[in-house]
Amino acid sequence: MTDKKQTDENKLIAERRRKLEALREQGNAFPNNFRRNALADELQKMYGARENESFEAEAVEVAVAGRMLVKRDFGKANFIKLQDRSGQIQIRVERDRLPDGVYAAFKKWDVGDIVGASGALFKTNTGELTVRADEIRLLTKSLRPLPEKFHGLADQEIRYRQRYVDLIMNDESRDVFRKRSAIVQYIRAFLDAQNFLEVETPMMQTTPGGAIARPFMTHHNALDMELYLRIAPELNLKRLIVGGFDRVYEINRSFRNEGVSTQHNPEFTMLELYRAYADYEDLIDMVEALLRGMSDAITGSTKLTYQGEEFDFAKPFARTTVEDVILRFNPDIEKAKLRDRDYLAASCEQLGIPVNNGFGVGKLQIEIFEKTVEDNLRQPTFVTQYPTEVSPLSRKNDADPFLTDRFEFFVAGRELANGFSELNDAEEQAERFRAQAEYRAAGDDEAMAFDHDYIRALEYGMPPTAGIGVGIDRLVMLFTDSPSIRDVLLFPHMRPEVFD
RNA sequence: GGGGCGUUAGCUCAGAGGUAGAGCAUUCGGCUUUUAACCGACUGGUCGUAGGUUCGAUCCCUACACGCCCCA
Repeated sequence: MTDKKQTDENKLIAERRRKLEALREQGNAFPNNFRRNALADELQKMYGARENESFEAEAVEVAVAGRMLVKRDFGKANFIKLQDRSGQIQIRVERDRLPDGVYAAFKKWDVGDIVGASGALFKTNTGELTVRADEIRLLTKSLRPLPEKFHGLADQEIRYRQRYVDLIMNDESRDVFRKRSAIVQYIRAFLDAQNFLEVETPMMQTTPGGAIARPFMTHHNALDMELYLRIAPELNLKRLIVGGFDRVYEINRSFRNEGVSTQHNPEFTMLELYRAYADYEDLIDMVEALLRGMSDAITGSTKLTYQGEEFDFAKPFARTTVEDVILRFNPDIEKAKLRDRDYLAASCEQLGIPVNNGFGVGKLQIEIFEKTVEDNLRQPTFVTQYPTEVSPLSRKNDADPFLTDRFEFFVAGRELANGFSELNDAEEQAERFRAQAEYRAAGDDEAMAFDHDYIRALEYGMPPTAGIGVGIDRLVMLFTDSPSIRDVLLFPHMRPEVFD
């Protein structure tokens, strides 16, 4: 414990501490024996349409509890509002209905305090469903004042750092995280219905693999060894396919030691799933069905608006290939020279893309694709046939080994999913790892490490399989119209706050 | 890593080279059907941090911290 004084102590907090001190002197200041029997929103749904006569004919007694967010004092009576997880309910507090002393104590309570109240429902003159309190209790004293009632909490930094205050004050914020939960539940139900097995695989790995990214490193003290936080669960999930669980998925965190932006958080959530005896086209169909159903289930519509732009999930999603879509958005590039390294390198120079000597045709294509195409993929679009050079875990296309049976899925210019038919030829996979090791030796510290155990697993035989990764955070951004990934993470990564 | 913008009362925000303002909240008083309740009175600040320029800086300059946005 620190004996340093917190910097943000102020008169308002001091006043509330005095009130808490008085409560302590009167007995237990933190009681936990009040029980509610109703939620605000349930009451609104069940009784909101009733007239006062019906309450007079048959009294409805309820007990509610929540945070007091509104207090309107009329002298000998008050209107207050309590907010629980479902919504808000108004309470009328009248001096003359309460036991001696209760009302006088209540007058000292503050907005932000946690309160329990019980009594009968009625409708006010303005038609608002209200509980007329026969009992009211302070359950938890709040020491810190809440933001101003009308403008609420607007400061982005406080909204992210003190998410608890954001959640108290902002309905929209609570809504985002309810939708996030609904999206994940929808995915689980969708996959469970197809007999996928949900699994958990290690986040701490000795060899990070399954993606092209820089890992976080950590240290195990007892074993005195370096460990990496996973950049993807991919290789372990495919080990499970080898083991015979031929439909598996995992929804959990991966970690990438890269920049932070509106699209990137160092830890983020992915769905990865693997399905044996299926190819990438089966998964394209699956993603399309999943998203169409999800859109309908989450928003009630197959059309959704993101940052002012409308996206139609009812229409069949567009499908194109990397090479076709490069030509579409780069009319100057000659189709016949799409696999001419010198030509592509010159195109990159023109586009201001730095070219490394180690880049092959495939890498150059992808650089051009990322620079000139991605932003333009607005409506839901599958892009297929990624170069083998940039797809070290993907199965080569039977007709054209320059390409793999791989796709990425884009909406609003953002990659939401990446999937492919899996490379299950152990010897070819070893070859691909060796190529990656050469890139690594040449200075590419994102290149994949050679994973000997993964090769051994493939040598036992992995059935023909397809797999996909879906970025859950970006999906939630899309469905909640959130401009920043931080808006869909309860506790986004921030630089540490300084307390002195 | 580079650029732009921001940081003033608990919150939302004004403000100007000459010692700091509003609304809400708090405190006190009034009010038994309000909806940002209302009426009256009073409080409340190291103007992000550290330097510099100046008779004087919260305002101008520099650096740093934190945040937001854009670019790599």
